[in-house]
Amino acid sequence: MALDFHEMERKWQLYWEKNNVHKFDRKSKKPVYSIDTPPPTVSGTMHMGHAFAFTQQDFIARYKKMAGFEVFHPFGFDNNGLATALMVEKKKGVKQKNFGREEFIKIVLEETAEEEKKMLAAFKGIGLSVDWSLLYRTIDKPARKIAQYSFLDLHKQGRLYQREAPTMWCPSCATAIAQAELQDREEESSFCYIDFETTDGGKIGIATTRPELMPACVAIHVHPDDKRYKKFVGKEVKIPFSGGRTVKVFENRDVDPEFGTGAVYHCTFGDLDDVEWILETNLPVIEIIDKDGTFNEKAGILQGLRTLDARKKMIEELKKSGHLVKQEPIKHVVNVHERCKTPIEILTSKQWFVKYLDLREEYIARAAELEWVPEYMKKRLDNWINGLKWDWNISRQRHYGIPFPVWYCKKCGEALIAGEKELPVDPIKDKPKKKCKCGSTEFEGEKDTLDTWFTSSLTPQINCKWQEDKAFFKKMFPMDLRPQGHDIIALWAFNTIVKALFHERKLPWKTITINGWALDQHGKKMSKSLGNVVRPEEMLQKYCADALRYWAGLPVLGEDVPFMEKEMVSGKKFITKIMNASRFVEIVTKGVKEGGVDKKALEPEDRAVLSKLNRLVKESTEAFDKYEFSKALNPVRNFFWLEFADFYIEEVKTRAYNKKDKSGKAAAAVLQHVLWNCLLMLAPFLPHTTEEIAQTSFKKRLKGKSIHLEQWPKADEKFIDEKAEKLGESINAAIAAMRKEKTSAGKPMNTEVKKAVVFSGEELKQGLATIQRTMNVKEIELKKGEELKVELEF
RNA sequence: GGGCUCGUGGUCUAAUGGCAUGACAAUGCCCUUACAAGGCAUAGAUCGCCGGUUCGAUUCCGGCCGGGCCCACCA
Repeated sequence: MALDFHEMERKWQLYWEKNNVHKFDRKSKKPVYSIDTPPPTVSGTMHMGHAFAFTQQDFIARYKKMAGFEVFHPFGFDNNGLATALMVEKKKGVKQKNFGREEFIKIVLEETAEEEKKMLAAFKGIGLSVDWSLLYRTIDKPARKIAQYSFLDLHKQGRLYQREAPTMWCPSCATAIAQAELQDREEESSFCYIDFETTDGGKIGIATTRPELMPACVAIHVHPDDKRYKKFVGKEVKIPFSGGRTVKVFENRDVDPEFGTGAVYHCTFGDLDDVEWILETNLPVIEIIDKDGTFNEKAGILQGLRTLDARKKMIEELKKSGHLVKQEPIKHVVNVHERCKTPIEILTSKQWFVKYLDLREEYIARAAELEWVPEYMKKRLDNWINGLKWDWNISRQRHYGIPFPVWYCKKCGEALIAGEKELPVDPIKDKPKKKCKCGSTEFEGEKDTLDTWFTSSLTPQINCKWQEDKAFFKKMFPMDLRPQGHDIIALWAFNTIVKALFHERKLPWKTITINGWALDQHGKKMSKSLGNVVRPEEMLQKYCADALRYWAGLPVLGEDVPFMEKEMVSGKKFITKIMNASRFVEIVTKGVKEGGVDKKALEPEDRAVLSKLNRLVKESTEAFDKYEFSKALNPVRNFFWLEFADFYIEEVKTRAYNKKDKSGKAAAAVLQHVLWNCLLMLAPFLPHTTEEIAQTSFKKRLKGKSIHLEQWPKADEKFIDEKAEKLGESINAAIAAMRKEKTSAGKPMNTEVKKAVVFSGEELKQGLATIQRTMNVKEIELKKGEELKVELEF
């Protein structure tokens, strides 16, 4: 049947929205099931991973709805962050430093709105059961208010502090970043061996990949057990190109005597170790890099350059002066900023921090109370928490973002925090309502903005209208489910848990499901640089949304899955099969009164299929309750295709064509019953296809406006009958054997068989009539046989 | 380097202490009154490698190899 799947799917998407099928009813008496969905970053298009993860979360949402819950399934956009601003900078070819704050924000907001529209259409296109009226954005007023309120509350609890401290800094984005925003990148670099002279005429050699930090060198470290350097300990070493400074040689157990020369030159700040060493040794800090990434006046001959040029220049100068002994190529890992891939620097600046390292053990203990699906993902969080070294730096030196609700007194410098009633506040535009402690009324607003994770860690609070609607919050918090990817356990899951514990002393949800990634067909990560990105829109265009959803329903939750186009083909074929089988059922049952199955009129094939169906319902329900949706989809698919379509339908065709007698009516009733229940169980996976069939063939059965408002089927134990299934198996086996015979004889399946002899066990006697009908056999005989065998006479 | 995870016909996958599912691809036959976007059939796997427990291991245990993700990294 030629059917335009795209048109069909669009039709139902619009229908659901128009008829409020997925609308959350706050007043409903049903128990609530709420989902804290991941707000995708507005910085590009919907990618395969999105389609994969959101579809998986949608299976759960749709199932819960059918299982009797009032489902709260919102959708949000994360558009307050650096990623969004960088996307706009790139798209428009601009940089924030060339604009005033307000102007820049305006540009970003305009562009974001445009991108959002595209993304929204894409997400709607995969048929999510989202209540779109709940759409939120992390830059909108409610989110701003909640983020700032969170700041106030943390401040009240003494969880915030401001400190001038060495911080990981992105010289390209010109902002501080957090530990979680780091990424590794392996780089080819040059390992420089440099000889220093001691003040008493000796020579000590060091090796470094960062010679440009020479002017910031504050010490030399050697291992205390290293005999080669024992004599240098405590001596003064002359540092070239640093205005004749000398530094001391220290003993330090962190030094690896095997690496390089075994002597390390220590600069402020080359890497994270340097920061620790500075704190231990109480050495001076010499900062030679400015916030915009250029070397300053303390860098002497390197002033005005940026890191890479400075490195080149320093190497040249060291060569000329004879300090450079040799250079060798080296591969090493550098920390880069995940957003722009620029190697980070460590600079001292004034930043706001959330104090949270002290409660690491509590986080681990509380997080263990959550239901983790799959369970093993919890370890990733533990791992992360145990490795935490820094408090959470929440200051970003960016124009675009949620502002800190903070002013500083121009006279005494004291920070003044906004009052609850003033929120949301923009301290640049708005004036504080209070005086400073010192009596001054002159203030300057905080120019920094909050880290985007400071806000996105509050999605449960945003969804539950924290501080906005107290009754609603009480009803909804904590939420039931957080579905998210394993890549952001350390970021999103962790920060959300921390925030909920700080603010509410409660976990933010009951369950957390972790979905895997969509990889390319060879199991590699999809990335632009590898050129292996498959766009979901393309696949939707080529196949259809339900086919894509079918693919997302196959794997086990949490596993990474290679994207295979053939799964799309397979899904589409399945959909076609369902449509065709449904059409058959509709045709043969036309005019038959809908109703219960008459148990007395059942034939062996009916009893077998009903038994299997009811077992399947049980199995599928149990799987869904454990979030094992693939174990709900696969068995239904196999039952539908391999049992129902391949055998049952064929077995009852002749009965069903004759609707007048009891047996024919029973067949029609069973056909309808089995198909309808399969549709219900497939509805979470293939919402469009099942809706189409429900609306065309089962209109009378629909209690509400959509199949998605129907009750999930309940298994009826009365029908589960092992004996009936066994007989059914034997019947099917005999039919399969006859098909094989017909095939090898080159005959069509409907060819009349004059006589058939079946060698099998006694019990098959009750199934002979079914076999006869199905295979068009005139005369049939059962002979005793150990192994099943058939002989046909045409 | 540490943690977690995966490793089953050509490809992807299911289950399981005792005959290893199914899909896709391949091959052959069939226009059969739901379906050629289909049906039927055929062939194809020493279940990554090595060792242990066991009457018996693909399954449990240990080691190794390989893929993936996260974390830490040597200046």
